[in-house]
Amino acid sequence: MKYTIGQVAEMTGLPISTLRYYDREGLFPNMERCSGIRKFGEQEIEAIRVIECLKKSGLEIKQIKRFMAWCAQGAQTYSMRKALFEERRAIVQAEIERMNRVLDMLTFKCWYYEQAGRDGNEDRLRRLPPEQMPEEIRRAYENAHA
Amino acid sequence: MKYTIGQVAEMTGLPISTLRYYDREGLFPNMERCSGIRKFGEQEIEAIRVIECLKKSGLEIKQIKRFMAWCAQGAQTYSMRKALFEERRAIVQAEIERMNRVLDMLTFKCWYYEQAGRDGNEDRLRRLPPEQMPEEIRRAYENAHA
DNA sequence: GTAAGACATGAACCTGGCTTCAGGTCAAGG
DNA sequence: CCTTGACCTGAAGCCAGGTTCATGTCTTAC
Repeated sequence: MKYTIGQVAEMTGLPISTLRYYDREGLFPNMERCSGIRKFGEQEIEAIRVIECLKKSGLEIKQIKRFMAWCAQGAQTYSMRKALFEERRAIVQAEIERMNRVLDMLTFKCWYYEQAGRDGNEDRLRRLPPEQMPEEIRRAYENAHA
Repeated sequence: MKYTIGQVAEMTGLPISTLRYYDREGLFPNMERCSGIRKFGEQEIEAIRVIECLKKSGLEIKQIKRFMAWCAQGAQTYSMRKALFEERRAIVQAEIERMNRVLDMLTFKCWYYEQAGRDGNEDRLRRLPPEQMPEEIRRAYENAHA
C-alpha cells in the first residue's frame, strides 16, 4: 500500500513541509516516485516512527540520515544499528531520570505556592526546615535539590 | 553571600555568556550591581535552579521572564505562580510518559538488531507475529506502537 | 478549455537560545 | 607604570529544524 505525501501528513500529524524537509535531508533513501510524485510505502511509514523516536532521544537529523543509510546498506550494518539504539536507550533512560527530578521540583513548588497563598506571605515557609515538611513534599524537595 | 558571575558559572556549570544572556533577558530582575559588576545572591542562585527546571518543562525564556517578574511583585501573584507550576507539572508528566514509550521503542529495536545480527538477516523477524516475541519485548513493542 | 486542487522545486526566511566579537573599565601584582 | 585577568556592553553571528514563497506541472471536474 502506497500513500501520497498528503495522506501521510494526515496519518502522522506531521506537516507536509516537514515530510518534504525530511526527504530533502535524505531520511527516506529508498522512497519511490511516480513521475515526480513521492510514494510512501510501509518502509517509509516505519521510518517516520523511527525518526520520531530518535529525535526524541536527542539525535540530530544528520545522524538520523546516517542511520537510514545504514538501513539501506543491509545486513552488514546490523551491529552499528544495534549499537546506536543501545546508546540512545541509555541517553533516554538518563533523561527520564532528569525529568523525574524536574517533576519533583515542580511538585514542591506547587505545594510551596499553595502554602504561601494560604499564609499570605512566605515568612513561615522561608524558615521551615525540610524535616518539618510533609513526608511526600520533603522527598520531592530533597530529590530536586540533590 | 554574594558571588561574581565567574563563581556562579563555576558553581552551576553554565557558561558566563549564558548567565549574561539570562540577565539581559530579564531573568534576574532584582540582581544587585557594584559599580557595574553583577552580584549574584541566594535569590539568583535559586532563580537559576528554577530557570533550569522551567526550561526542561518546555517553557520559553520570555515566559520565564514573566514568572520572574511575578516573583518580584510579591504576594499578590502567588496564585499565578502556583497555576504556572501546576500547568508545567502536567506537561512534564505527559512528557515522561512519551519518553517511556520512546524507551520501549528503543528497547524493542535493541532486541530486534540483536536477533537480526544472530540470524544474519531479517527474514524470520519480519514474519514474527508479536505473540511469539519474548514477553518483555512484546510489551515494549506494543506500548511503542500504541 | 479552463479552473481547482494536490503535487513538485529551490531559495529565502524565521525562531529560540545561545555565542562570539570588538572595544572598554578597573583592581592587583611585578 | 604597565600588564594581566576578570569583569562590562551592544551588535552581530551561528545552528537546528522547520516554514514560507514564487513558480511550475498534472489530473480531474465542470
